[in-house]
Amino acid sequence: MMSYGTGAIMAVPAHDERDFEFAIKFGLPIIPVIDRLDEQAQAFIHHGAVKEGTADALCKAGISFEQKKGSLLVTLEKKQIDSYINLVRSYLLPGKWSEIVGSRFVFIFEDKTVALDSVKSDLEIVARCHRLEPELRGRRTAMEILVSRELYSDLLCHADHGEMLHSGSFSGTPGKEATTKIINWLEENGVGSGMVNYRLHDWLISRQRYWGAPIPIIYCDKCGVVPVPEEDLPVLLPEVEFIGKKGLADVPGYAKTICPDCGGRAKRDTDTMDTFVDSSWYYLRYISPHDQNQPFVKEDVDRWLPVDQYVGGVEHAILHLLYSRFVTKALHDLGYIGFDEPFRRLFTQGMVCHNAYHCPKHGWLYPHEVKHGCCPQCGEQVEISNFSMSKSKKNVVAPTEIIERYGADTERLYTLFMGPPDRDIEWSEEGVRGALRFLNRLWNLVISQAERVADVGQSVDTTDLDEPGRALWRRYHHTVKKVTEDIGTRFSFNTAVATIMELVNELGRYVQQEPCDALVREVIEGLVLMLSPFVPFVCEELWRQIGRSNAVLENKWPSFLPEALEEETVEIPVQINGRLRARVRIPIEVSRDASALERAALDASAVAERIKGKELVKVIAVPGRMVSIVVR
RNA sequence: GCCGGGGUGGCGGAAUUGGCAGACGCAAGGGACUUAAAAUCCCUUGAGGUUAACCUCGUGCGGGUUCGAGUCCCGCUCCCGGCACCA
Repeated sequence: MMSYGTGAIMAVPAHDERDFEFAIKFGLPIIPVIDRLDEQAQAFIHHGAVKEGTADALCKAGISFEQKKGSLLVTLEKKQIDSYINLVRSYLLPGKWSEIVGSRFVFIFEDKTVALDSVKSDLEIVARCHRLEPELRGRRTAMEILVSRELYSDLLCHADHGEMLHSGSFSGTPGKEATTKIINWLEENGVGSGMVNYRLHDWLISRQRYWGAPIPIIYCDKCGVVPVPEEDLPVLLPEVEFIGKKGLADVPGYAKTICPDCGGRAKRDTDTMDTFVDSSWYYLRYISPHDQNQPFVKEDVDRWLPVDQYVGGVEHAILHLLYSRFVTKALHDLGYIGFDEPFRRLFTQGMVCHNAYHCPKHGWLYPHEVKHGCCPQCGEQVEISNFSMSKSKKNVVAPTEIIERYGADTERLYTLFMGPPDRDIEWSEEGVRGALRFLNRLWNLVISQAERVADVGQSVDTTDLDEPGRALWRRYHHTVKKVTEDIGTRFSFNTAVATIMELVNELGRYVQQEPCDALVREVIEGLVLMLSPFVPFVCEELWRQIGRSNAVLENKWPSFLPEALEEETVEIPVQINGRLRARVRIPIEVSRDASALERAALDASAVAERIKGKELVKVIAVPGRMVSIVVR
């Protein structure tokens, strides 16, 4: 707080969690000044505070409430609040009070209702409550009195941007207009002014290293700082022998030049630009890479950009994206491009990690260099730790070894199957053989069916299918749906592969019975198409083996039939007192209807036995999902 | 310190909106086939319980909300990453 802004302190205790806690701790009055967006209010009626018949009266008034141990928890729409207040006042017992919280904060006393709308009313509320309930004397504000009611905890403080409340002439201003309206008022009254506060540091783009674009600036003793004229751009890096970590200042003769203004002796800037500068706009250049006259062509970048999907590692997640957005927004404001965000969607992929070995004296070691946990040069114990693979840490596992032993498709499949792509993974070779086994199984299965499938022309007629056939048919369409979603919207390649594996397993069992040729053909074709992005070589070959002459790539992605996703019957779990006690298999239409589902569950013998002789307190039937029964 | 991500079997991981925890795979054990091995196929595999159908416990720890919590809320703990000169 002390280092932020101008020294004036802003505190919004009713609409900021931290400010709320602060105000409660120090007994400062809390007055709501912004409405909730849901416009909901709640009231808790203690059972000792009202006359009999309150609940019936609420029912009659169409106000919804729950019974809680004899007390009532009332949920109010905004328009019900006034009639509710009248109702409660007429039922209030002498010497008692009640209240409403949420969209409005109102304290209801026998003779008067007091809204919590000012510090003055806060004092009045507190005084009245202290008089009626002496044990509340320690509580200093109305909000502090309310805090003790747990049921209200979510409603006392909120950060929504609804209408302004209790704010003089601003009351009723919609949240969206509030900021500008208040700034205008401050400016009109000469007591303040609007300011945009960028929470960005300056970005120092110069680097004292060789790799980077040289900064096109010349320093002349007479003319000062002079930009390199446009026709001399770009300033290219000097071609030199490897110079390691040195910069352009270490390249003899590079800096020496003449001033473009006066023709006298001058020096070039020997810094290069941070490579972040390049990566902040490369996507613009990619659109027009051959244009020699300008960095990019506006109509082309406006047609192709922004980038639909950006995939990058976490190391790019903050800085690179920040700079890219900054550059894009600047170019947009200057009118060079028609969009102001560079990337539409971001996917942050995880990194592959592996053990790295470090000798305190000799630095990073390759795993094969380490002898019995010690450095081969000095014999010191090496430190083993886990890092993302990097050449400098010598912990990279080249895929070539695996590709040689198992093939490139096995390597691909395994890498995709290892885990979700947005998480870091620890490289291990343990599961590679599983991927190979799967591909072998797939291969053998498809080849064994190739003949059967080759000449089938007609498509699947579901009325011909036996029960296992229908099951496979349903699973096939379910698989197409799931794989399509997993790949297309979730980037969940590992679960897509798992689902395909399940289909292969079921197909393997199915062909051992009396298979329907058309179905086997449909499933195999779909399998090959769905797997082709994961294991392109294997699929291309299998595609030919089943008698298709064109390339897999030239074929459409398989589609699913919605009617195939519907099962005739469905198994519904039944919980009794929160524990899973039974499963009932019922027709899908029954499971769709809450009351039919409830009846089916209660009638099931396993359920009936368990609830026999007990009082049925509550039954919750979630259509299509499950039934939960509470008994006493 | 600040910001972000995470903690689920022996392991990698699944559970998409609060609704059957552990899909799929690895490893392990048992069996079939084989002269033998490899390969392949089948079975078992969260922990415990007088081990069959059943019951209890179980998603880092402690509380809470709920008929129901891996999933939501509050508090804690541990791990990983970023924090501006590697890109």
